[in-house]
Amino acid sequence: MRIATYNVNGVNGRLPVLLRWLNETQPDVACLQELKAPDEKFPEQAILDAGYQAIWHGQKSWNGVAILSRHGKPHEICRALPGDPEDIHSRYIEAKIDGIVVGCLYLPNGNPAPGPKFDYKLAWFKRLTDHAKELLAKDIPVILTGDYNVMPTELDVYKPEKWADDALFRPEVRTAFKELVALGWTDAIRKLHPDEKIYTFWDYFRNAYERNAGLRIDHFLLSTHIGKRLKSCGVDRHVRGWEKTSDHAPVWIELTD
DNA sequence: ATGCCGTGGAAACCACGA
Repeated sequence: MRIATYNVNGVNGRLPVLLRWLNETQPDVACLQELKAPDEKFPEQAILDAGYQAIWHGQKSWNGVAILSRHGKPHEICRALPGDPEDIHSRYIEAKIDGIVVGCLYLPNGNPAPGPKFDYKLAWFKRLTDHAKELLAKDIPVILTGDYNVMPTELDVYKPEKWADDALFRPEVRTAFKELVALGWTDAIRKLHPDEKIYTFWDYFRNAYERNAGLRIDHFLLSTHIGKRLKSCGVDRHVRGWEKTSDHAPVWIELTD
């Protein structure tokens, strides 16, 4: 079973790229972030035609998350991260697929830091950690995947010293990520590739992709049951080189059945 | 050293992204 995550950076603007990638790699489940479209503008028919049933939580212009499945419609559990009814950003959607709880998330960017946006990022992280605790307590198979907007270690940044004060790399968020993982999650990429330089994002500027000036910010966290089933994982790096592509590349894991 | 590019939406610019 192959599960993927992809920050598409505009689901309609990137539709040809998304469909080409789905057709080429045929993931069983695909989690999408940054739809940048309201619910009614989600390209449901094109995705159905590609062989996927989907649930989504959109928003005009910003954010937006979706879960696609080739094996029946994802059974939606919730479409917001618990803990703040005032938070109207569409950044989380969770569903059960094939007995696995899949949480698809788009963690706030947080820049500029410090400031209100950074505070929101830390608050959101806290809610995610609280929710992750509750999921682990249920002792069921869970995958929390998406754009975490965090480089966990220096290995995950092309030039760590340049990013020291950035909201994606500040000590507070690295600590938050470390504490989340320490609850009992497995960072899939780092479990199978502990020492490799692996990136999931390259800026549009300065030929970042060509220079491999990248960041690893899209992650798969696996609960114990799923961690044992992890067969392989990787980044569909070449997708970042396509025309009219997102600044992120898709990340995937392969599980034993 | 830097939103230098790119998206969406509204309005021929702005907010936002990492």
